[in-house]
Amino acid sequence: MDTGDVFDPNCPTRVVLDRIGDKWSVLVLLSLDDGPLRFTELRTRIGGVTPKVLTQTLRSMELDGLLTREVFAEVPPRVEYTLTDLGRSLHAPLSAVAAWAEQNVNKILSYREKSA
Amino acid sequence: MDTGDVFDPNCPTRVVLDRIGDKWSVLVLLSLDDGPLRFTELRTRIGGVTPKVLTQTLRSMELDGLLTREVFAEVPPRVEYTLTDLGRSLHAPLSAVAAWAEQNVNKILSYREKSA
DNA sequence: CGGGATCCGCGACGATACTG
DNA sequence: CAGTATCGTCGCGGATCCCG
Repeated sequence: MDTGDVFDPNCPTRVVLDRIGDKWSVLVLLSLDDGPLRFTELRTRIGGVTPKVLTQTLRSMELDGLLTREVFAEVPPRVEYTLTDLGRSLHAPLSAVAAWAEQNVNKILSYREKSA
Repeated sequence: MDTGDVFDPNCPTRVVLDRIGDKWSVLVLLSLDDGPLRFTELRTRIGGVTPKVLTQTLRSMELDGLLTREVFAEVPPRVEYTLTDLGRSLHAPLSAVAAWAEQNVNKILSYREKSA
């Protein structure tokens, strides 16, 4: 057995939850599933993210092997971000969560208001 | 259609991602899927969480209608936490992510070490 | 047993300005 | 276009102690 156990605090499985906990990683991954995107395209598609934070997110995802960064030596410069196989394999579980979110957010909000 | 859009920064769908981003919510939800648990049982099952943070997590999940808190007027006191239907419905997508995490964490870690 | 109260560090995140 | 640099804050989460 070479899998992790999310309930073991010493198990690095937690790092995955940390990634998902990352505010923007999920949105980046969902965005890139349709195909490679450039930096600004990502910025536009994902509302409310600053360049610095988007860069940080992309860099760490690159280090984790979830996506690749390809620079084209052109003028003006062009950089494309592409999901790896690993990144793509994460899309299915994440989109399930996203779908749940879109369907159930109203319930959650109504619960919150009830207790207000 | 009355669903949200995760890519809209003004859409409250983001609150769901924030919940999932919460370090402990996911683990609490996965733990409770087997049935109700008491406070200390949760603490034990989820390693590394302090009482304060666990309380905070449980309270906010209660406000969101994901679980219920039931106090038994006994000595010693007993408090049970139970998932609501809404909470249970979130289990399926989350366990998919957890399964992915357990299977792929090694790949991620090896990627990280390569770039070290 | 199941918390509440308090203090606090630290890192994520943001705003703004600038550059190859 | 695709970032980097700098600065600031903000609140999550941890540590510790205490209580009904």
